[in-house]
Amino acid sequence: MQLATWNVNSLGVRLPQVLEWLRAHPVDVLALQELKLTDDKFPADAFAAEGYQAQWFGQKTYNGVALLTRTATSDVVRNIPGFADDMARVITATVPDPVAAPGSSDGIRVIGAYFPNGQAPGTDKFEYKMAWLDGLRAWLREELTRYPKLVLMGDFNITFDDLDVWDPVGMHEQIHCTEDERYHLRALVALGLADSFRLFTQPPKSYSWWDYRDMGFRRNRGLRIDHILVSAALKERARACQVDRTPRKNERPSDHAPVVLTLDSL
DNA sequence: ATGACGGAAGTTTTCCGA
Repeated sequence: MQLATWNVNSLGVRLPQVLEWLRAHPVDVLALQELKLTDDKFPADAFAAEGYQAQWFGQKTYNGVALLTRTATSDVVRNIPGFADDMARVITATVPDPVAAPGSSDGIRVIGAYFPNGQAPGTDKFEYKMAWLDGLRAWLREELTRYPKLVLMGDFNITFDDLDVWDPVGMHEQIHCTEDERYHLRALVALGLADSFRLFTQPPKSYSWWDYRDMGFRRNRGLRIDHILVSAALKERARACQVDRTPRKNERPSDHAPVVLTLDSL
């Protein structure tokens, strides 16, 4: 079983690349972020033609998230219960666990999230990011008791540590790299979630985002800010986690690359 | 270098992202 996350920076622009990628990588679940379109513009038919069902949560101009799945989902939730938010940032659904008994209600809870950017420490947007992270964690604490098999994936807009940063000195305490933000990632881990990427040996200087400017990708000046976190029950089933850099080489790429998790399905 | 690129809105420029 494979699950993936990809910030596409406008699904309207990137739809052909997403369809192409799905044909080459027929994952079971793909979480999309930054749709940048309203719900009425979501290309559900194009995904259905590729064999994917979809749940989506869009808005005009900014944000917007979706879950594409091979199987039907249940118990879909939009945004963070208990945290009032104008922005479409989170979509959650339960997918069947191929390992569980047929007809079992013991599914995998999948959360696709587009964390706030935060702009810079000291700004209102940074304060919003901190409040959003508080709200996310409070909800996740409960969600994990309901769903022991849980995946939290998306564009976190936070690096775990300096290994995730191409220029740790230059970016020290800059947005995505502050201790305040990293504290929140560690707090998610403390809830019982693991960074699946670091369960495995990875190529040095592995990133998931590169600035469009200044040939960021060609010079591998990037950040690892797209993550797939798994609960303990799924951690033991994790078999691989990789960044797929190839779509970043497309002619009009997203600035993010997909991250793919492979789970043992026995 | 409050820059560089790219997308959206919408109109020739601004906001935002990371």
